[in-house]
Amino acid sequence: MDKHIVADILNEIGFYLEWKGESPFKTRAYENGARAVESLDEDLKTLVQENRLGSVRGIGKALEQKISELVTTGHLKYYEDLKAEFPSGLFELLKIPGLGIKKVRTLYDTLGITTIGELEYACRENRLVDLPGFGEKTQQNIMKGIAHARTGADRYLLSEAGEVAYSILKKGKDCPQVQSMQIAGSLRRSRETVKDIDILASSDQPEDVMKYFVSLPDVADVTGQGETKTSVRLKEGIAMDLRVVSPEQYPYALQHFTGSREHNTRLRHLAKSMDLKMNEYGLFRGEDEERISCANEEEIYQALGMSYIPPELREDTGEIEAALEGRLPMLVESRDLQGIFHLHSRYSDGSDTLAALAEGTHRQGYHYMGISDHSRSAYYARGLKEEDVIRQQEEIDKLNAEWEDFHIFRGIESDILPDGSLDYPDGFLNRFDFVIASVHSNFRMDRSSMTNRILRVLDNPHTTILGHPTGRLLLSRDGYELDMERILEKAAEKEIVIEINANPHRLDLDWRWCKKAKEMGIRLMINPDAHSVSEISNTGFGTTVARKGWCEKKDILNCLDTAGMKEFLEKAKV
DNA sequence: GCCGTTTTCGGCCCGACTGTTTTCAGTCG
Repeated sequence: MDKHIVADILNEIGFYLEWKGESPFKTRAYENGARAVESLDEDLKTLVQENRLGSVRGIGKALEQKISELVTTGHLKYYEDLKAEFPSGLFELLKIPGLGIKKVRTLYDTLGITTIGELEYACRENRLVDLPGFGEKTQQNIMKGIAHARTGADRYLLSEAGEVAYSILKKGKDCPQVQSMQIAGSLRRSRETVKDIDILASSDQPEDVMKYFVSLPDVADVTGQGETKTSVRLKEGIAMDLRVVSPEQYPYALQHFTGSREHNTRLRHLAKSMDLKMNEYGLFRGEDEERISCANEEEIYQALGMSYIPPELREDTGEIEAALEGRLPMLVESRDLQGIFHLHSRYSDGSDTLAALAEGTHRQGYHYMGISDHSRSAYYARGLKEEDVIRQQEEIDKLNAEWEDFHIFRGIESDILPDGSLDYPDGFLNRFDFVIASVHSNFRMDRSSMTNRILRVLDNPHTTILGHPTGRLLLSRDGYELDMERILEKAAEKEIVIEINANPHRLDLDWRWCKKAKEMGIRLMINPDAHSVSEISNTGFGTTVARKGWCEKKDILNCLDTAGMKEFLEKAKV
């Protein structure tokens, strides 16, 4: 049973307990437990098997027992008994924005509503307006919420949201009353998908700034407007919050609105233990709340006795402890990358020529690229037959002779066949400087078959890099079933490089696993999987994944210079 | 129900905004 389902069930239990009038702290414990499970960076099943669940913060004895039962048997009697006391559908109602437990309860007690369908019908019949705590506006907002829930678009790719956010930011900087402005929230932390856009501004005239914003042509609907905060839905469908604070509040607010919630909660606890109070307006000491003056985020973290934590790390996965002990990693940066692999040319399904890709890669400041078109079994992508490979390699050699300060490595993205073998005979595979092995077919194998399939390819001496290791497509397709721990162990043993595929739809390896891989001494590689010159810039998304995964320059293979890369590949071939 | 340099009891982060109220409960992040 996957952790998201477990987390959902814990949340649902919290909901029922609250309904039944249990202590709010008890219900919160279930919600905290759900969040803890959701943000696990280890396999839940493994944790259960090794009896280590209880060491996770937020999971105590009672939750450990319940989660274990759920994971090992697929059922939880406590949950099923509880659920049986309530009509089904009730919990789903919470997904409608504006509806919390109290309002759901009113809907049920007065109108007997238990499903979203019934709720919609009741709104149409205008039956919500007279309920206590409800009114005309509430009913309208619920209808809007139902309509938006129907579109199914509740999350957006980092790349999509980022593009929208930057365009808004650019326009916002034209507003004369704005002093500073920045993207905050999950977007600043480079989460792979985001729910909304948070923008923070400082100004002495907040009202003018907000007026300016709501009048932008990008705004479809204003969903909330107060003194310091305005919420809108943009034409693209995504929600955006704008917060405006005074210039001296700005650093604290930036820290606060960057989150994550879990990170901030821990910081506030820590602050409290130091007799400090922390909120979005400042850091205050003692009874009289004397403000501790901080000019930027660095100074806020310093005041809390720790080193500066970059936004990507603020997920409460150990960064606070590391910052307190001064052992945060020096995160890799885009400029550390010396070259990129995994580019597709017109030889297979790319849209640009080898020469154009080389030009484009060089123009973006890289010193080498590794071409890896699809292998022969990839019919859908015009995979290269042996004679195509030979032709392509002749062209690469010619280009390499022309370039002095740029090198093209000769590679292939070989399908991992269902039995775990590579897509060309051994003798032929020697022609390549490197081989990226990727799964492109038969996704639906069971967990153990898929794991064995990949383990086998990692044992193949021709395999250099494991490409997009889980095959996931964010927001549309889950990765295939896989025992990632075993894959990583094998990769560490065989010194196989693991790709961080930077295509914004993939971002695969996931940052949570990157951290693990790094700890196991595995080298990672940030590759754009570019099918055109314009997609080379996707590499930046991969760098943010590496940063979220605590990676330093030394962890990322393509931080090697050209000579270093040549040496590495030669050694890997032996 | 969880947690602990305030450890096995007694706490549990903090504030904005809406829409309904007539001083605030509910929801959200």
